[in-house]
Amino acid sequence: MNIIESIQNGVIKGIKALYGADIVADQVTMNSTRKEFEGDYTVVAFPFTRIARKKPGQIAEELGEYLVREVEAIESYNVIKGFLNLSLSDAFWRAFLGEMYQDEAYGKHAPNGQKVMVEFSSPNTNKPLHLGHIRNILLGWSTSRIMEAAGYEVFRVQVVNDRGIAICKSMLAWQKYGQGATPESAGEKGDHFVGDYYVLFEKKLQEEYKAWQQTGPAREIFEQQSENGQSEEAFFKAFKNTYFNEYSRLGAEAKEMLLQWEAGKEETISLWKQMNAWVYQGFDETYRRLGVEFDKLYFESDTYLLGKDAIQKGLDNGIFYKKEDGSVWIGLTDAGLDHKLVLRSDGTSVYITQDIGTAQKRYQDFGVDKMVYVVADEQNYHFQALFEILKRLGEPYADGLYHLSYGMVNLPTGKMKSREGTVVDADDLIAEVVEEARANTVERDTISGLTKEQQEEVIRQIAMAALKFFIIKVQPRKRMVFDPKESVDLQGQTGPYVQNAYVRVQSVLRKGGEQDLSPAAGYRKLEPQEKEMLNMIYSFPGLIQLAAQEYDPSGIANFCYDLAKAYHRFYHDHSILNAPTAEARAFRLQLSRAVANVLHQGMNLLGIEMPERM
RNA sequence: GGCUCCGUAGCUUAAUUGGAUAGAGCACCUGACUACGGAUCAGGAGGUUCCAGGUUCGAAUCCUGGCGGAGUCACCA
Repeated sequence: MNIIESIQNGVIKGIKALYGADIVADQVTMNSTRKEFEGDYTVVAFPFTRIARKKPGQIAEELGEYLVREVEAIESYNVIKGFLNLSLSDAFWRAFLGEMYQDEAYGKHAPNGQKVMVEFSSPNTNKPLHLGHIRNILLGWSTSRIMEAAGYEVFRVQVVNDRGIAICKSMLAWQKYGQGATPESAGEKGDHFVGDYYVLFEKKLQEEYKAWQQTGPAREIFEQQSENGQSEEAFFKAFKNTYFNEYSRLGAEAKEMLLQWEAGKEETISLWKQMNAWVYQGFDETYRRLGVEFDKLYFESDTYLLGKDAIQKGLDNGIFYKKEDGSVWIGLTDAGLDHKLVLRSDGTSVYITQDIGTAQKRYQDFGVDKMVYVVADEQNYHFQALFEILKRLGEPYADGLYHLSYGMVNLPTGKMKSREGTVVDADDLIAEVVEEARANTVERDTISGLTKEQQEEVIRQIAMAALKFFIIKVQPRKRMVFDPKESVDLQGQTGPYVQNAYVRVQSVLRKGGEQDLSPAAGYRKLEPQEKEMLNMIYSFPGLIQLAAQEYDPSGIANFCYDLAKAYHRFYHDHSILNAPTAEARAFRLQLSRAVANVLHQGMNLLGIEMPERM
């Protein structure tokens, strides 16, 4: 039993003994004592006033006295305004530290027998990854690590949107203008290479469209269809989709290509395979740089026809209904949603059809209890509908579905817009933070003793820590403003700040770590700062559990920062290797190792590596 | 317009899920040990937690009503 439960139990017994009332653990409000007061844990006495019919201060006094008597680890107490502050004995903290400081699995929970699938990234294959994907990937990765640490067996997957009109545009542009070029011949990463043809297609289409706008038929359409006072520019902007679908030669060719793909025409398929292969090489490279990997990839080209059986089954059960035109719908108004189309009148499927089928397939593949979808918040409604439908279909995993929704990433200048060229490319961004880290490292000249390769590795670790921490520390649901200048900061509330605390410990240990640390058992009178850190470390396992429950890694990031900060302060205020006594020295070495250990674990859950020197 | 989410210092954000004097970082100003790594530490200044009510011993947090922003309401994905 941990100390928090012990205290809660103590309070429950105390209330019974002192006032004869029965309460449950939930009614005991408890938290770590704020650092401006003396104590380790605080029990709030206000809720008991009704039960005890006494003033909170008096209750706190009586309860404090009881707890000191009955709970071994509690040594003393003080009461301030109805808050009962409890101090644990030095012996308790010493024992705790001695037990955990070299336990590298500290904080991890035993397997809970449950399986969870986390889907993240899920890119389109017509262009490279950008900043939005980075947030998605980091959230997905860290959440999956946290769930692992919380005891789940985790499967990481992505759905690759490898088919459709978008990739056909790239294919067509390459076919028409590429002259057989390859990423190798162009000296370019495959995903960028293919993305360039997508952009080229859009450019050619725009040229074609502009020219068309001057022709007689276009003038006529404008005259007839434009609304009163609508400018020519505004009209044609709105008309673009229609133009693409009904008038454009390039549009017709792209659509023709999609039809050929669906018909399985050999030449088209092989071109499609070639272009996608290039893209995957590029993606793999970016994933490698980000340090993430997947257990399985689902390709939309395999799954886009799934789900129709489920629709039929739902029709038979009366969950769905058919309109006269043959389209199939589900009414979700009683769940606060709307009516939703699940099958077109021509019998083809829509996005949600495919998602239903894919969910079922995943369950067949892995038998998971939970599925987490990391997808931006613009799809909130879609997932509400999807989950509701799966529930009505009676899927066994329906209660374990979770949409990890996150806010879109904006720049200080506003939204990212591909048309305006303001999209922050993932590879460019990574290169930028690496450059920044390199410049700083060279200036400090702290690792020039390492080999060139080792130096590069450290620089990469620092850079990625800056970028990842900057993104993960923000709660997922908040939309975030990403200032590239701040993301490469290496000081203050940043990843490198946390790394630095770890590096400091390593430095101390190199100079005096191999000694016998058993004298730590004789250390008396712990410093408040020492207790503060131990208290934080003590809370770490619970924090992992909470982060897993809430699907929110930001708390872990903030915890790591707080712990690093506490250590930096302690390091400044107290000597470790030159501590006043051998006991203090041994204790502080243990504590340093404990802090480093927990920082390493915590950052690792976020996908952030810790260098030994920096 | 309906629904959902967000609104905290100039900027980026936290607050143990209803607890004590709202805590950090950046930027700005001032300092720090002849010592274990200065990517550090300390101090200063900066707040009507969007506004108005309500519930409560206690509200940034919950409820109601506004204001502002974002997203979504396709036989698109």
